[in-house]
Amino acid sequence: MARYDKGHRDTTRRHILDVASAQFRESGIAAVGLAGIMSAAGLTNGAFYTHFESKEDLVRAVLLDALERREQRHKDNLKNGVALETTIRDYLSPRHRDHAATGCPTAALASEIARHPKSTREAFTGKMSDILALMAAQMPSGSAAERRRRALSAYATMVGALQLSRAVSDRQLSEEILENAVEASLTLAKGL
Amino acid sequence: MARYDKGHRDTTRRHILDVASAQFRESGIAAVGLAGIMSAAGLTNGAFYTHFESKEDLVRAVLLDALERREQRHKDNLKNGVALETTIRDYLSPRHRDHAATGCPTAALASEIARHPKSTREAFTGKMSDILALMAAQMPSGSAAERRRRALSAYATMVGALQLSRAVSDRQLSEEILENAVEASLTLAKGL
DNA sequence: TGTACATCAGTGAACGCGCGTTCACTGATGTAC
DNA sequence: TGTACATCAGTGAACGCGCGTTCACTGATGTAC
Repeated sequence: MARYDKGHRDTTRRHILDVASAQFRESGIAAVGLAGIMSAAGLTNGAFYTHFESKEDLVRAVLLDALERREQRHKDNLKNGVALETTIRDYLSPRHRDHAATGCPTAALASEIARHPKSTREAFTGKMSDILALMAAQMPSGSAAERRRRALSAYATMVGALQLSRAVSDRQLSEEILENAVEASLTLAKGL
Repeated sequence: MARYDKGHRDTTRRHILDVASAQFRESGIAAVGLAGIMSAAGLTNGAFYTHFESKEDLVRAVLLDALERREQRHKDNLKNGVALETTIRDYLSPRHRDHAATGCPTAALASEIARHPKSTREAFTGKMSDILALMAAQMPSGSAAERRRRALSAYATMVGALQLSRAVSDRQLSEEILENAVEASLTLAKGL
C-alpha cells in the first residue's frame, strides 16, 4: 500500500473538478475563489497547483467536463429514443431553473465565457458544437441543413429563456417564460 | 457662482452611472471594481458614497437606467413606425455583438442578475416587463395574449442567440448563430 | 458690514479581507546500489 | 540486507494586490446675527 492508493491523484482531481463545476454554475466564475473550492473539496490551498496550472486552466477543464457530460446525456437520449419534447421540457423545467449547480453550463456561464481568453472560448465552442450536432440529429424532420438551423434556433431560445426565468423576481412571470419557451422551442424544432 | 454649478451633483451622478453602466456590460458586475469606475469618471474613491449607498445600490441604479433607455428606444421605434424586422436585425447584428458596453443589459448581465439580491432582481423585472409590453405592441398581429407570447418567445431567442454569438470563438459560427436567430425570431414574432 | 458657523462636493489615506499564486517543507513510499 | 536518495501528494504560511467601505479633512460658498 502506497501512502495514497493507486489512482488517488485522479480521484482528487475529479473531486476538485466536480466541486468547482458546481460552484461556478451556482455563483459564476468571477465570484468563486480557489480557496473556497479547495476547502469544500477537503484540501488546502496549495494542493490546487499540483492539479491545475491556474484558475483559467481549471475553468477550461470544468467547461470541457461539464459539456461532455451533457453531451453524453444527449447521446443516451438519442439511443434510448427519448422524445425531443421531453428533452426540451426537462431543460425548461422549474427543476432545472432552481438547480443551476447541476444544470446547463451554457445557460449559467455563457456571458462570462464571452469575456474569457480565446483558449477557454475555444474549449467551449468545440463541445457546444458537438451538442448542437446531437440536437440536430434529434430533430424530427428536414434536411441536414434544416435540422441544424432548427437545433440552433431551439438552443438559443432555451438558453435565453432559462436565464430570463432565473433573473426575474416574479415567480409567475418566471413560469410563464418557461412554459412559453417550451412551445416556442417545439415550434422552431418542428420547423413550421 | 457656487464652487460647483447648480446641477453639478446630478451631472456627476449621471457620469458615474454612465461609466459604471458601460463597464458592467463590458466586463460583468463582479469583475468591475468601484475604484476603477471612479477613476474612469475622473473622481476619487471616497466620492462614490456621496452618490450611492453601496455597490449593490449602483447596480440597481444602472439596471434601471440602462433598461429605461432601451425602453425609450422601443417607444421611439413604435412612434416612428420602425418595422419589427429592423428592431430584430439591429439586435442580432455583429455591431451589437461587438459593442456590449452600449448594448442590451439583459443579454450582458442576465445570468449575473439571477445571483443578486431580490431588490436588484425586482428592479430588473419591472423594467424588463415594460420592454416586453412594448415589444408585444410591436407584434404584427394576434390577440393581446398572442402578442405577449410572441414577444416573450422572440425576446428569449434574441437574448440567448446574442450571448451564444459572443461566447463562441469561431467567427463563422458566431455569424451563423446571429443570422439563424433573425429568422427564428421573425418566425416566432409572426406566429406561424 | 463683519464675522462665525453650516453646507456641499469631493479628497485621499486607511480599514480588514479575500484574491490567485508561490514556496519551503512534510512524511510515507519506491528505487538504486 | 541496509541505507541513501527520489518521488508523490499534499500542508500551510506568506506574497503582493485589489476589493468595498469608512472617515478625517479641505476649501469654496451660503447663511445668521
